Amino acid sequence: MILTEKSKTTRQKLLAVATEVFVKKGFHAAGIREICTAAGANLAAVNYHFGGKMELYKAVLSHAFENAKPPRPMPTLADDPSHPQEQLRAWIVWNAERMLGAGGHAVYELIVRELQDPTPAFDELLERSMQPIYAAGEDLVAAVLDVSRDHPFVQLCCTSVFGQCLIYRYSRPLIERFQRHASQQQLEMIQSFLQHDPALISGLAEHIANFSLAGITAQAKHIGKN
Amino acid sequence: MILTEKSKTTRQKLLAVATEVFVKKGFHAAGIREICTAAGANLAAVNYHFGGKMELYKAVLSHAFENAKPPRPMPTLADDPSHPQEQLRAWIVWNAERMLGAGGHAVYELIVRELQDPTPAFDELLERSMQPIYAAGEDLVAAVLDVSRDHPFVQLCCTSVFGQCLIYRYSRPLIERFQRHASQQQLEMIQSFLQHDPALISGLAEHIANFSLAGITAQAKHIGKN
DNA sequence: AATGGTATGATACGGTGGTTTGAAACGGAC
DNA sequence: GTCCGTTTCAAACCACCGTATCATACCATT
Repeated sequence: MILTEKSKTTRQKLLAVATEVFVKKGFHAAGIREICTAAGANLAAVNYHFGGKMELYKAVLSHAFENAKPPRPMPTLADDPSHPQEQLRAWIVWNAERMLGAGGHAVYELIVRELQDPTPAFDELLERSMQPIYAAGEDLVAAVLDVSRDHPFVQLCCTSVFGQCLIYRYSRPLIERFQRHASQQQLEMIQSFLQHDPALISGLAEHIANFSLAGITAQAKHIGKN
Repeated sequence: MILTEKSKTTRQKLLAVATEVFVKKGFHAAGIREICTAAGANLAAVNYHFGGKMELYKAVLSHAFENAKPPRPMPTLADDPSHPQEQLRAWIVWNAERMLGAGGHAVYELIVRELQDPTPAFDELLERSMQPIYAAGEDLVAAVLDVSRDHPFVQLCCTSVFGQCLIYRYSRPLIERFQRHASQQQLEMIQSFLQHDPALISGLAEHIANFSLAGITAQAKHIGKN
């Protein structure tokens, strides 16, 4: 299929709108009629340009993944093997900012959707976008605790880190509602977070890093043998 | 509507099956036909006994909430105001075991579903089932950090605790897949967790408590003024 | 201007899912 | 046994969704 200028813009519009809708409602609940009308395109456009709803979805996933390329490279243990703790902190901050940050990081919204209702595209998405990050985290935690990557504590700690990040992506309605009875200061905090305030994102990332580093280093006491 | 014995059992069967299906597939993806056939009831049974799909769902939520009554009471600050740290640990363990535990705690599965696609029943469910627990956690964290409940750190820490718990409820596919490249030992761990091994649940709760207590107490260093 | 691949448009098809209907079966009260 | 409210049943209705169809409009090339 050769793409002229005009077809490109409809395709792109479709892709952009579909990303929004899929993020907001999930794969099943999103309707191609809704997507097409919002994109100012005809109902048949999806089938014409992509071949079907699932193909459109996969295109959205790929596109979102491409746009999620990080502005700065991920810190790894290899960057500075002699200071694992500093590297771990850098990795946590990098990861948290990436997951909580605005703009182009629709991958995480989509992943979070997939977590509940996996589509056939789930495995590849996870493998490409999160597995490498997770593996780097494992290395760093293992280095800090001075145990092998297979040690149960490594998994537990990494999951704890990801859990703290994901809840902000996953449970915004919850956080929002719990803050109802909270102070004005907190409400403003949440509001600006919902608008992707970069400073607040950094603050959250810092908190998660502080919290997690303390949690992880504390595990050392509980490692008897091994 | 007067309920005879027979109607009660069909109603209950419907309720039980519907709980399973709603937990497994979510509100929208669950089908009345599926529920009815699984319950050995006629297609019209749902509308007759409950008045519609949404009403059935609300009944499921209420029923699940009733069944989620904890075996032991929630630890609070009021139980032992002079040892907030021990009480906080007890609360974290209690909360984690409750959220991760098996049997009758379908509320959390349903809440986790609602987090992504809130139905009109969401607010009441959250208010009744989680808000009191969250508030108790805030009190304890505030006491340990010796700040007011309105301090931002309190919110952040509580969210960190809940995040660590919730990820095991909503990201099982993720955890499962990350362990694919893991050791046999870890795989067995995950397997038994997926089967609600009580010992493993306790272990997880212990980890979250250790991790979080260290994370929370470490916040004290970062509290300058206030 | 004519042409042929490309894109868009209106409409219809098959399937599914929730709801409705009206008749039949049940079960206690008299 | 008769009656009446309650419950079950099969079938149909209706709206929606993803897809397919086919005609029309576009547009560069000739």
